[in-house]
Amino acid sequence: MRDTFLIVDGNSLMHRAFHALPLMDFGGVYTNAVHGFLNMLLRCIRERAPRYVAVAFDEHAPTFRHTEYAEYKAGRARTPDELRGQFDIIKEILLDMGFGVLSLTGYEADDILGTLSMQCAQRDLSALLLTGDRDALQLVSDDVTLLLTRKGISDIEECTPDRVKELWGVTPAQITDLKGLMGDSSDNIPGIPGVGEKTAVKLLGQYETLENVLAHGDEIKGKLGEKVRDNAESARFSKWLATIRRDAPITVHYDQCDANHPEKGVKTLYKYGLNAIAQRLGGEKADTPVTEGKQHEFSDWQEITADTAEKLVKDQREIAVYMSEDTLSAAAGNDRIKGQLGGQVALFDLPGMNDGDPVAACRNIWQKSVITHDGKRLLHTLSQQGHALPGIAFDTMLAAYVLNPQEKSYHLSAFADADASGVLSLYEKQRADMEAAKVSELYENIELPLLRVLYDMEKTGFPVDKNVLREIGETLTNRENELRKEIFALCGVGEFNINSPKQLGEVLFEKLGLRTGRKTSKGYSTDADTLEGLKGDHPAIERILEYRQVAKLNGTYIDALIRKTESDGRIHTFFDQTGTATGRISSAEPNLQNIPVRTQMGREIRRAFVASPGCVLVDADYSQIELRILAHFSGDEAMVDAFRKGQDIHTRTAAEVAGIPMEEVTSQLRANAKAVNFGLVYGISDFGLARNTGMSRREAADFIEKYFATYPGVKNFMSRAVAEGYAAGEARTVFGRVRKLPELKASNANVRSFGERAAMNTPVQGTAADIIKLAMVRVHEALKAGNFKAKLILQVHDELIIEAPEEEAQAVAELLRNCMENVIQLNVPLVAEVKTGRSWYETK
DNA sequence: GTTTTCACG
DNA sequence: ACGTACGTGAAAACC
Repeated sequence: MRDTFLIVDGNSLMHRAFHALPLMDFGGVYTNAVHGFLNMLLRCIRERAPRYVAVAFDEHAPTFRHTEYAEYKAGRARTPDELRGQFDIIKEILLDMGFGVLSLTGYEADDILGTLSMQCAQRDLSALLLTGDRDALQLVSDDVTLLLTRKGISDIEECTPDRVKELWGVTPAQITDLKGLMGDSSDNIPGIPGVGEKTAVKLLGQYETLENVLAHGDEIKGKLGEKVRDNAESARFSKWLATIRRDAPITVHYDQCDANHPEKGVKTLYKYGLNAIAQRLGGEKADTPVTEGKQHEFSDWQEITADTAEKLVKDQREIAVYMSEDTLSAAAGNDRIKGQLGGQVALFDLPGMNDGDPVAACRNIWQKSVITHDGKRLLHTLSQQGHALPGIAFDTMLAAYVLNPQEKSYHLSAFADADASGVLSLYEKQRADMEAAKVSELYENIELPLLRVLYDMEKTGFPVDKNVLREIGETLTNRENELRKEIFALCGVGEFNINSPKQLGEVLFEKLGLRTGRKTSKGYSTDADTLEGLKGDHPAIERILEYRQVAKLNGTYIDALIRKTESDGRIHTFFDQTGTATGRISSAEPNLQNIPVRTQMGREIRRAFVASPGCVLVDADYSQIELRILAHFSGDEAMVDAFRKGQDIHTRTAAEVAGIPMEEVTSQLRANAKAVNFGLVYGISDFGLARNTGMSRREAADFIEKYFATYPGVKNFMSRAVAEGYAAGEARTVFGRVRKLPELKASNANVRSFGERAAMNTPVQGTAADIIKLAMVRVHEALKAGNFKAKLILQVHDELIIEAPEEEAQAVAELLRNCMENVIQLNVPLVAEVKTGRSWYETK
């Protein structure tokens, strides 16, 4: 294994640490950035085990301000006073720790990173760059890996050449060409006006380099070609600006860049009040044996082999495991687990993921039950490394969510020390807390079992036909271009960016003088509602609406879905089990819960969601589940009666409110009733109803009043929900899921109203979420018990999709309906409608 | 990073 | 008097 040289952009990380952490001082000297930076750096060293480490800092020449280059950089904010003094402190500490500290007059830190990463290759070292500056992506190569901090400095993303390609669609070497073409507003790099990321990537795909693009400028057709030819100089200059220098005249003294004795800086750390860091380093130096007891320092941990692991775990029933939550971990030479015996439980800290086999020693341990934080992620990692999967006995992340679904973060560090003993102590506390909060059953019966269901669904994925997506994409792109031309022609004010609300607003309301609608904080709203109202006033409006729709579909779905289709031909979404305040799960990267369906054009996209050969999709959705829950909660006679008789609830509502027979209900009347029914679930207001139906506010208020007269039970439920919200400070679902409602204590009436609507909505939406979650657990069990090959692949709030071999389809459809309808007995029946088809489009 | 818009239930 | 439907995630523009 080659040695690693960790090269750090000190300026970038100090700035980020400074902004990420609250101001903190020691005897009047600010140290927050120093603190954050050191934690970050030391963690990185611990986890990546480099042999050498150096930190680079900017050093500007006084005359530098007058250069062309400096004028561009001048747009950047200057260093705040509270931060400036911290640079000397950090340099002193780093030097005392034995790390390299590098700077060179006239060069920026990233130039030093660029230069050193080149030198590494010549000395057969692998370079690891740590920075928050995305510009450094251009330095990535097979020998140079980039660790990019995100969200301040708490998260790290590892960037390899493949990853860069994935992110930008170009190779690392082409990043500067890309910037030359598209520019970079954050760095004041102009690029070529009108050339964005997509165009730039396309051009580079064709011509490789910026120089080559410019050389073939006359081959490029239309407006684009014109722009390229007119702005060639700007492009060359932009590329030069974006290029990190690799020729800084700097020599590294490797013996002064020793990564392995940071404890030499302990004295200096105490001097600046950085006691926690000092203690941790002091401990690491000591050679203490494994001890039993409650307090365990990280230093007590031992690397373990299969032998010692077995001894540790021998009589243990349970094992606490913590796997670090960022991607920097399985570094060269550091891909080993650490373990200790803590009272009754064996503890294991696992590094992250990637290649190698960090858990090889755990071969036998996985027969045990595991207590961990974010078990779904652990299962994915183990699976990627070819291990059999353990049972997850307890997940502190899910427990934290059940205790409070509105935490800002569910990282372990938000609740406990980020190691296995932290997991263990959190687990002890949460068991009691969940009992006290009466959410243990919800946790035991729904959330924890669901973890494994969601893991399997993510792992399985949804098959996708990329060709269908490409075809639709082509159609959409053509239509988009057609519409763009028409819009420019109809508006007659030249070209502008239709996607920019600002520019569109200027054209419509200033140049064309159309009536303005709602205001936003910046200007006048141009949303679909507003434009809808202007339809008759100008022929461009209809086109703009269609353009928006087409551009949305093309931009949000087509490209993203093609990109997210993995090599198995399937899309593997991530289900966030701790993401919502009501108990729903959410889906991301990509979001498969908002695939278009409401318009024909959008719905076409579902043709690309297909079952694999020999299989079909079995799709079931709950009919009116939220209104049924409302009927259950309220016990309202008329509503309960409607559902028991299987009537169309919106038609019945319309009939009752208007006092006419159901046969005489017009489609407009039904639509209004439907809007009211929806509104009820959201915590109704006349304003909101009017907005959604086109009724006047007065009419809406009348409708609501009549509604409540017809359904007094519903009205009663609403007031009861609000009253209970005030009394208990929380809202609960049928299954006991709880959401705190601090908004009800607010002095601001708007905030309070929001709290009241949440008090009405949460029990309904939350109960629906509980019900389908429990149904998922049952379906998963039933499929397994029946030895079916069929698998659950998607949940969309009230809808479940299974991919089943054709011969299983009928049985699975029946099983699915049964599980969904019989999850719980409410005082109205639950109804699930099942459909089968080759594609998602066909199941509707 | 925040705002605006819009896709879904 | 005041601003509004509930719950999400993603892309693009803008600052």
